Amino acid sequence: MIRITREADYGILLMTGLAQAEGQPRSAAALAQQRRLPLPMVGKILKALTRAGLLNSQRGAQGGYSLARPASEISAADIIGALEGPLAITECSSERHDGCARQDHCEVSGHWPRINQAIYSALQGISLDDLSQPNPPRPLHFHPLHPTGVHQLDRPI
Amino acid sequence: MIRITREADYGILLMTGLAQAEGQPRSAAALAQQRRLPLPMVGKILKALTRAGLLNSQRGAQGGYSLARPASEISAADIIGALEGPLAITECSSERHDGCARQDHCEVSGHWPRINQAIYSALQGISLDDLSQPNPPRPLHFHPLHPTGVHQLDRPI
DNA sequence: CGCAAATAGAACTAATCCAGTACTGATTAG
DNA sequence: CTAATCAGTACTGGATTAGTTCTATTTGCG
Repeated sequence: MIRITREADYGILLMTGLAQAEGQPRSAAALAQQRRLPLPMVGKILKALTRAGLLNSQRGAQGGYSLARPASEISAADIIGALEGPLAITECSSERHDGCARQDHCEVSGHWPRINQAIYSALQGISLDDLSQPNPPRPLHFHPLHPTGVHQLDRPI
Repeated sequence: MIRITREADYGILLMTGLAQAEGQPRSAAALAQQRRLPLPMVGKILKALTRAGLLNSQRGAQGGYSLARPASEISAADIIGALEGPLAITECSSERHDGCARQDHCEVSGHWPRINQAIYSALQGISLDDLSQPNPPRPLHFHPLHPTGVHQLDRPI
């Protein structure tokens, strides 16, 4: 499967929590409790989101976090990118390509960027607002409709 | 970043190699040498792709692997899915949801499938044929144009 | 027939990476 | 001034990945 870290997973949860709070700052502790997530982890993630400019933080008593801009202007790509670094799928496509020993033989140089681009666009098209709708029409267990007889494992990797 | 394993990375390399061979079977050793990849790894990956139905294999002397269907009918999603299991981003979205302890609080249930769907569609739209074109217009170092002052790390995660 | 070339499959290991924790410091409301 | 809250860094146990090794099986060819 394509994998993102749990940080990004939690990050989306926390962001939707903040989206529902509409402007009012909420403390890390409150969010952790609401989402039943481990507090230290939540703190860490919120800090990262703040550093990335997606959240405003207010220190001190009565402080907390709030969205830096409207939920409709924050995309899934923003959140995931903030927590996992720039969106890029392989080393080869994200690092300076100069060092790639296989450069001459792999001829790939061109297509990972294309795949990244496709995924990035897909994630950009999903706003935090969308994600905050409590119950979208849900195809709950999404199974790729492998059009070709690809063997379907029944567990994730 | 969104991450796929090196297996999938190599898998795409090998598939493009086979796409160029147009029907003629090629041995694991030949492909490994062409792409400068470790042979045992190549063997492992080709076996997996065969099991998934994307390749045909011919044992014995003069044997090798060949595409099971035309390159235009194999998508990036097929290849990645074959090597990494069904496309799914988080445990939560790929496992039986019954066991999810946070089910009641997270309200996420709906949106990972949506994100998965978006990514899956993106990958489905890219065929092996596309990937085999030697030099597509390449935005080589794809940098998300973080529209908002998102901090841009200069290394992948 | 029998050898050599090839794939099939499973088991194993070392290294890397992630999730989560702990601790110390800085800021601010009351 | 003190308690609440965010900021930042360092550390650890466990999981996952990358890659190897070994054995079995199949098949073309002399």
